[in-house]
Amino acid sequence: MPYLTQACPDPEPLDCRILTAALDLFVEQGYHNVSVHEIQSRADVSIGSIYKHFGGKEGIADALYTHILGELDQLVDGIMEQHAAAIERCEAIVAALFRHTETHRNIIAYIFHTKHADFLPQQAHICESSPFLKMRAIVEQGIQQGELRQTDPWVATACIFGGMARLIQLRLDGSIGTPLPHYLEDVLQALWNGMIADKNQDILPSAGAKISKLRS
Amino acid sequence: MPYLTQACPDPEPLDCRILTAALDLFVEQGYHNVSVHEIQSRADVSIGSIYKHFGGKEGIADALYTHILGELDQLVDGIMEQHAAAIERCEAIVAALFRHTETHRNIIAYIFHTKHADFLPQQAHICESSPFLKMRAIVEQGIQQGELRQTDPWVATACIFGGMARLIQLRLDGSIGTPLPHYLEDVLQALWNGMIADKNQDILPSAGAKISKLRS
DNA sequence: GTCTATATCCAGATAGAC
DNA sequence: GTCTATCTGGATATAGAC
Repeated sequence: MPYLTQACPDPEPLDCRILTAALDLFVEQGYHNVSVHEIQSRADVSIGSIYKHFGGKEGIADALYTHILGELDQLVDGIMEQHAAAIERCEAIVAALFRHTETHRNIIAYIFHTKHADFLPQQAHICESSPFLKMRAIVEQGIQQGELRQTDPWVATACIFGGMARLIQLRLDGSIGTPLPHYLEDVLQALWNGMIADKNQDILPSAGAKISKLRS
Repeated sequence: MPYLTQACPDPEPLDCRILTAALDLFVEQGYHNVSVHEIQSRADVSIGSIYKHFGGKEGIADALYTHILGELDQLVDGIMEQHAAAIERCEAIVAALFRHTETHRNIIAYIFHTKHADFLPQQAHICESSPFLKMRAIVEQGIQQGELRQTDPWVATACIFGGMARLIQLRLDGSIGTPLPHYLEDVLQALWNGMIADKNQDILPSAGAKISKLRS
């Protein structure tokens, strides 16, 4: 099986070259704008090998999808072993994905920034995949144990990881020039304490009155 | 110009039929999996008319994109006229988009659930479009006036609208069966007050102690 | 197992009649 | 301005030599 996050052995095996070349091309140009010939020439292998190993373009996309979801699953498992509290687990997940966005850009882009249903119709939707189910389970448990606010689990999960996902998208698009880990503290504070300005912050009196009225 | 959110006049003009048919097909199957012939037969017009009016498939996608962004822009403008405070404006936007997701499903899906860069490379990215710039401006102003927490505007905007966007995606995918407006209150509470359980809520003492430690 | 050359298909686009 | 029939390019996929 190919290694994407880890370094590939030397000499790099053929199927690993194919997968990394395809990953880069899919992310750069979009699945439908990439031909098998492009993958072939960038990976420096022949068409025959591609069809022999993966059965075609869709087979490559499928192998990539499965493999990356597996790695993400391992990541979440590792975090669940290291942390017990839901809050800590969520923080560790956000931190890890922010770091991954910088170090393994295309892997994150392929998972978070791609419409898989358009070319892998037989695959279950990503929200139903193992790592994402685990994230929701973490949140659900946090709610049950009183650690997180009593709320619909869908809403809670969307709110906790939605901001993160959005920032990752903006970073991948190039709209944000700063590496994401820089924003980690800000994001977590907004998550747990909300977006309304603290009373002890230096704010205009008029705005403060307005806000108090709104919160009541 | 075609009307997508409003009812089309009767008899429905030809270009309106083409656009609505294309919108439905693009959302259902993905842009690249739709042929001009499919659009043609669903809209019940000839190929010639399509090329005459829009110059091809990409022209249709482009017209849809521009038109829908324009409608979204009007929506945001209307909200900015009705509300002065940033918090109220954000709440109104979330509420409106939740409602639109139920009543104009495919329009929301085309804007929020589609990778436009894959087939409209010349278009600016959606985050740079007028309505989205206005949303960030609203947040930025709220921060400057002390209404919202002092934070990087990118982070603030992502956190405020990220949860909303995620829920819209889940609803469009069919993962969530309940109409989104039902979750509005929950989402807004998580947004402004954060996700940590209130102290006066009924929580386990052990969890409470753990959380206090985490917040310090 | 790997490569080259080739076949097949279908999408996007056009030309010209009405 | 609208339609029908046709063309062309390029993509996926295969067959067969090494």
